[in-house]
Amino acid sequence: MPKPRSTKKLKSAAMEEGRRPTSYDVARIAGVSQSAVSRCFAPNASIAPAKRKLILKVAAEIGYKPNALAQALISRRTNIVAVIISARTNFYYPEVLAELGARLSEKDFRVLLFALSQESEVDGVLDQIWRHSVDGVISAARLSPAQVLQFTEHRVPVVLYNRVATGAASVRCDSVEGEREIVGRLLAAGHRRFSLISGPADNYVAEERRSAALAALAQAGVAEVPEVRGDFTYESGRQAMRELSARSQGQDAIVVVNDMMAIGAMDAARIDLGLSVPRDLSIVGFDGSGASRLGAYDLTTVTQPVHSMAEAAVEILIKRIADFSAPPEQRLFSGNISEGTSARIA
Amino acid sequence: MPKPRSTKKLKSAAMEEGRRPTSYDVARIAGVSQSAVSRCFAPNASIAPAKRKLILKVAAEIGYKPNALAQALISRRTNIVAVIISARTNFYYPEVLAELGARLSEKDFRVLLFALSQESEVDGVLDQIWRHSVDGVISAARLSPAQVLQFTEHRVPVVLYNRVATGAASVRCDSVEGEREIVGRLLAAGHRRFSLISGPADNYVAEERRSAALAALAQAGVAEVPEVRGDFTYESGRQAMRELSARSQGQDAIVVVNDMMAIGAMDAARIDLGLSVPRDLSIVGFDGSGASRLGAYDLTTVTQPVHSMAEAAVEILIKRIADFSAPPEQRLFSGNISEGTSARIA
DNA sequence: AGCCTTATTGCATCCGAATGCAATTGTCAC
DNA sequence: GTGACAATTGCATTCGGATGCAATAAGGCT
Repeated sequence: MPKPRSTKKLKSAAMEEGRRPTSYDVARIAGVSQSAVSRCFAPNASIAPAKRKLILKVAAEIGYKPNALAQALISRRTNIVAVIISARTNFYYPEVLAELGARLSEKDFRVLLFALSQESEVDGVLDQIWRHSVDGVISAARLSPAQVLQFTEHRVPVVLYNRVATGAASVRCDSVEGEREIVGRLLAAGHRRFSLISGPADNYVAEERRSAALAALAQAGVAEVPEVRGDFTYESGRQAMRELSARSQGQDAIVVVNDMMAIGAMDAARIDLGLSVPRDLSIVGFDGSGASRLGAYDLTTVTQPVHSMAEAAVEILIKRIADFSAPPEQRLFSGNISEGTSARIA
Repeated sequence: MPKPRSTKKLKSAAMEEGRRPTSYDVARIAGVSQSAVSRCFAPNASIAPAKRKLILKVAAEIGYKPNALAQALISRRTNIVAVIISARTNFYYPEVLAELGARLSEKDFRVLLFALSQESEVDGVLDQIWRHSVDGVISAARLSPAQVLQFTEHRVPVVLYNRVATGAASVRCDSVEGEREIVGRLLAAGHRRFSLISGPADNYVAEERRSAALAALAQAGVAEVPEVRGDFTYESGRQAMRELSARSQGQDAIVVVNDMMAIGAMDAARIDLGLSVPRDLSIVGFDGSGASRLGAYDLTTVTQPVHSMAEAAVEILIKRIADFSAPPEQRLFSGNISEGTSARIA
């Protein structure tokens, strides 16, 4: 074995040119083959302990780090997961994103983020995702069955977050149960004159919550339910509340399909309409976002178990990355009612 | 030129195996060389229009998309920017992140996201960033001079967001000016008994705002300023306000170094202490985060021009990616005072 | 027709790490 | 000392696309 030559001089070989050192640089300096260097960084490779130590020492000295691109190209594993989030839809997405990111990096995966400002951007985003050969996709934005199928055909696992599609794994919070329960509690507390602030008609989650709430009310004999649609934003909730109040009097409970709009509705009730919440009017939301826990609102809402959901999403995804033949699980989580002070509930 | 053979049959060559089609697949089917295919996707390459059309047609048919990994490996350009965000520090980071992401994708760059939950994670994150050969870095987390230097040595441009470091470009909101101005307005409105809710001592932005506020007060002859440090969270602001009130009576203005804590302080004042804001007490924040605009708070604060700042950060970064010898600009933006109703200001 | 220019094209090589395979070295038992 | 076997090691190739260079084809002009 040729003696390792003086580090000092050779170090500059790569450095002078501003290039990052490669495994060849390490190999040359350590007097071994490139393969040996590569094997030092592989988990189960066969390499003599002494040589390994030497190589690692040289690598550390010249600051060698394996090039993830080259590794990915040959090994067909990027260790990157694409996360698609639709800002409009998922207004508490920062919390979801933070959880997903944390769980993924624990498992040694990186996040390639795609934040849609419009659903129409999804095509371009998927194109990019393809080009980057990600190992998996977590999407909190709507994907068409065809889009899901395309991933499946190419063995790229997809986990939907609060969405569904046949053939794709998903993690969701049970909107139906959540709405039924919170509406039930409002009914039990004696409310009878309900209004609904719902979301965009093309939004899956919003529609699910909407119909669950209406169904629960209908079952209790409450058929007339004035409704205004918002777009999940604070402003739209506030506006919706004003419209509702102009349209019909004497409401005593407002069911809102997400927290941001519920908070807007509370402000409309208190500030714009001079009502007292919850004395004159009970308002409930859905999500359990950070804003719902602010003291001035203290919203009564259905809190999604974001932590568990993100954990499950990542777990399912990773399981399928490791073994694509694992069945696409569809996991449903129950929301928890957070009893705030924005509603009188039983 | 050999006639292009029937598409149908050859298409399956790549497909059957579940592989994504490569430029070789396209080349074979179209009856041209791999180089020709590659040149179809390069902007200034020389290729006959007719051939180009044929190749693009075949590519579309079999769903060929260039492999970003291979492109990056050979061209030394990934079109990926690492975005480092420190969740603790930057509590309105979702807004910043959304802006950065939108601006970057407009320019055809992808975001590799690193959300730190602790500053100590920064080393591991930088390691990953190196391995992935990103084209540039935008960091809203603190980087040591050595870390910045390392990027500079390898010609990877870095833009700091609301941070500074010699040798690195940066985009910041002028805390000094902002605090001076908002404190000035409080003084002008007649406030004299100030308290301060500041941030972690090791946080650059927090300290800058803190000392700017104290300096402005000292200059006006207000020397005694009770102070409690928080950690940027709502809860810590609320707690800080309670402590301040227990410690000293008769305060009429609370200067808070960020919005989240200011909102917490408002809730403490109103809910926990039964004070009226702004009649009994003026409270001002800093950031102009979404929460500050909620009706129940309507915080008087210094709003950072997030949109312009993100735009500038991306612009500076891209300029330096294109030409690393461009000087690292340091751009300073003025905040705008948002006159809410949480403070009496002149 | 003959010569020169310019536009296309393909060949061969490169980027940087992983890995099957064969060669080499070392270890151990007999 | 020798054969058997295991542990190391290096060689050569692979992943998929970009690109310099030489070869070829096409077009223009006298």
